[in-house]
Amino acid sequence: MAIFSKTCEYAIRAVFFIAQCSSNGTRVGIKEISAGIGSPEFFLAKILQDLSRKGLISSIKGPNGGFYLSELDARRPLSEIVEAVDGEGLFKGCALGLTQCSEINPCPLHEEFKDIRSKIHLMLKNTTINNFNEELLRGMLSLKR
Amino acid sequence: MAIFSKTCEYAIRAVFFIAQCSSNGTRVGIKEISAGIGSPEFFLAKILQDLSRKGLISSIKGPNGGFYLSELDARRPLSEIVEAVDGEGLFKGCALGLTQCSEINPCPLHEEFKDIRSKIHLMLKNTTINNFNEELLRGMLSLKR
DNA sequence: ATAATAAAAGACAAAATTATCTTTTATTAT
DNA sequence: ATAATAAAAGATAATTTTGTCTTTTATTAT
Repeated sequence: MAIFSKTCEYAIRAVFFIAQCSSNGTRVGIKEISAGIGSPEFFLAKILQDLSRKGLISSIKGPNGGFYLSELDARRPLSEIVEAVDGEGLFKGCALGLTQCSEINPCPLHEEFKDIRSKIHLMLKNTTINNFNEELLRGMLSLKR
Repeated sequence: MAIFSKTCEYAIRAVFFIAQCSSNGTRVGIKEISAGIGSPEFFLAKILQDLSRKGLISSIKGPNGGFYLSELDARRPLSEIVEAVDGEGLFKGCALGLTQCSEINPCPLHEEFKDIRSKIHLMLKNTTINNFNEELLRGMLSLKR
């Protein structure tokens, strides 16, 4: 199994792509985004609609419309995207799926995963959506295939 | 999303449970295992059949039969169970699902996930199936609910 | 006002995961 | 040998995830 759901993979790649386009104030359409990250167009549309409804990205309908990120949106930590799409299961909860797992009633892997989870969470909290803009624009990083 | 698939969660909890029972040479039936870890009986049966076919756990049919772990089985690292069930996606591959992601063609999160992945892998490689037997038998760790 | 554009929303479908039940096969005890 | 036991295997179904297509709504340019 992968770390993120397919939905979340597309979401992250898409917000990186939109951030890139937004850095010069341009809006970008769903066709260009899905082509740019190599995702199914209509599926990604659903995902972005959801992120838009949740206020994590912005969009405008009609000619010259499209998706974009406000200054604030672009500076949000990636963890908010992940949490909005995949929930907090990666950061919290029990690795073995036990609802009652806790400090006082731990599963065998409770201690060992505590560190790992917090590392993942911290990393995603410290990474903003616009973090890679320059490198993406320079073509040093890939979002496709 | 959770770290492991439901299938893998059940698999891990089950092998811990079997290890416990096997520590005194006893075999244990699917009914007792599924009751012991709180999993759907027939679904777990499928999972254990698969692990058995792959040679990771042992079983004997008929009266007094059941599942058990050989000395060798019990000392295997948890990573082998995880890999057998969920594949190596948690340890290798691209976090953003890019097939072409690599050192020379990295996705934005390539560097940041390298460390995390290896940490997860290392932890699961250093944790053996019988690692928690004593604590489980003493009731200090939970596998249920 | 009207036509064109692009996201939003709705409906539907394929595929994968999770779950359940039945039949078969191997083993043991009698 | 026979009956009882328990895993293996097979078949089917529910649910979730992933993916596709169509219709509606909002916005812009003419």
